[in-house]
Amino acid sequence: MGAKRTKARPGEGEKLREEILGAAEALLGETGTDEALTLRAVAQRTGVSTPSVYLHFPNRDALLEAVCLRVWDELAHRMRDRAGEVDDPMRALSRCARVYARFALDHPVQYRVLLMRPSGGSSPGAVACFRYLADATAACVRAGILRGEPEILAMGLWSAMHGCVSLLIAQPGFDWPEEPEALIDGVIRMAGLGTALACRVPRDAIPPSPELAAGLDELATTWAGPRDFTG
Amino acid sequence: MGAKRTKARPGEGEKLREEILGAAEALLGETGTDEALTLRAVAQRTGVSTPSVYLHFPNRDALLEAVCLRVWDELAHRMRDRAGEVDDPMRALSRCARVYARFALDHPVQYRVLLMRPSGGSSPGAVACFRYLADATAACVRAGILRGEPEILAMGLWSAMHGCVSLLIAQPGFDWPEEPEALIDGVIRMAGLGTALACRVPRDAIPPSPELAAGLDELATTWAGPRDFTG
DNA sequence: CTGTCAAGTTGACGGTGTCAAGTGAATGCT
DNA sequence: AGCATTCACTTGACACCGTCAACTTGACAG
Repeated sequence: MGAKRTKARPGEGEKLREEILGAAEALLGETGTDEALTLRAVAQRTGVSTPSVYLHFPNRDALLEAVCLRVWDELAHRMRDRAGEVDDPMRALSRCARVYARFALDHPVQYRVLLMRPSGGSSPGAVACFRYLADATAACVRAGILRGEPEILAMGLWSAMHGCVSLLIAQPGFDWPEEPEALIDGVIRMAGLGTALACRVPRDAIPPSPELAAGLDELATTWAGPRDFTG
Repeated sequence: MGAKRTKARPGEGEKLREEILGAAEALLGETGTDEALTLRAVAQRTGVSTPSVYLHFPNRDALLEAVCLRVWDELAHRMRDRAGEVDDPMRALSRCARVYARFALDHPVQYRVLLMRPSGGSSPGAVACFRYLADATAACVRAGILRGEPEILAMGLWSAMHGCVSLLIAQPGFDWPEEPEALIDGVIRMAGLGTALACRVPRDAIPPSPELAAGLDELATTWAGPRDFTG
């Protein structure tokens, strides 16, 4: 803390921006909460006076958003890597969903700041998250496995995954399964099977009544063969 | 603001608590954000000095939680009313889910405070929400339509519903369908059909590959008859 | 009339985000 | 070489926040 700093030469002002972002990121990582990210704390850690932060960020919220977005392209990379390993678009979609959940749980502070807060409009983090899932969904539609408007289908998938991880993050004291992956897997299966079925069923159909459960049973038998689901 | 107040007689101290809660609730409703709920604002509106709030609430967060919980039993009533109108347990479950979503969108501030924030443990609002959905799910399991551990199944449904409404609340600027009910209906269908199907399919099955899409198509035809879905 | 105790107030402390004005060194211009 | 400009940053303040210790007020009991 309080590292010495020599004033930047003219034209090198952008260096301070990076230093501030670095200090803020470290602060976030060490404390595990965004409340610790005060302008005074990040300024002191950067070795600079408090109002200097305003030279590069219009206010605290912008700094917070910028530092949280810093980790966001890791999500894109992880998704592309894991999803690219398989050909089946539906399997790729489920891998995207799993990567999404893993990412959120790995960066709970950033995820909360960007997706679980009253963002005036729509946060860039949100549109990025959605974009990846929507693309993977569109591939499934092109392959004929899913039907309908890909964006709409993807919103449903996104809702399910976001709900899952945001509850895990915001309600850590709840009586969850001991292994969060169990919940995540369940939600992925529910969402994947649900959209595949829902996009075929008439719009005003409701979930199965007893007389139709038999149809589900019959269909399930054709699924009997275990398929690897390593995501 | 600044209403006149006569000091309560001994034994009537509890009256102030109600007055504070009322003022806080009004403040929340008028401003639409919990940031406006400062101790000074609620104290002034109650016609009392700021530290008097501490006579009835240990800190600001406790007051915030208490005032947000005030609206929570409305959720219970609404669920019981709407779900009790139908016999089919699966239809009752979908009605519960719809009531849940409507309630969250009707009380976005309260919902955010109680369910989308770093609650040290698990918020009482969360366990109440889950309880209702879990009970409705258990009824479906008893009826043989759903299978497995009701609590686990309910967590998936809860995730889907919470994800849906929490995204609508936190990302109002996103490019949602013009009618939020459209998204909610879609998610309910996805979640309901998905759990009904997922609880029959082997645990390591993934969503349908092309060769299995035919099975879904065949099943969907048995669903052809439109069923009323007025929730 | 006096003592007691609950109910509520006063005044302060340390912390926060934010802004207007000032400083000081490096650079470009003549 | 010397002056003016401009960039990078600091100083000092403001208003507001949650919170606490100490004080005051008023009703009742004896």
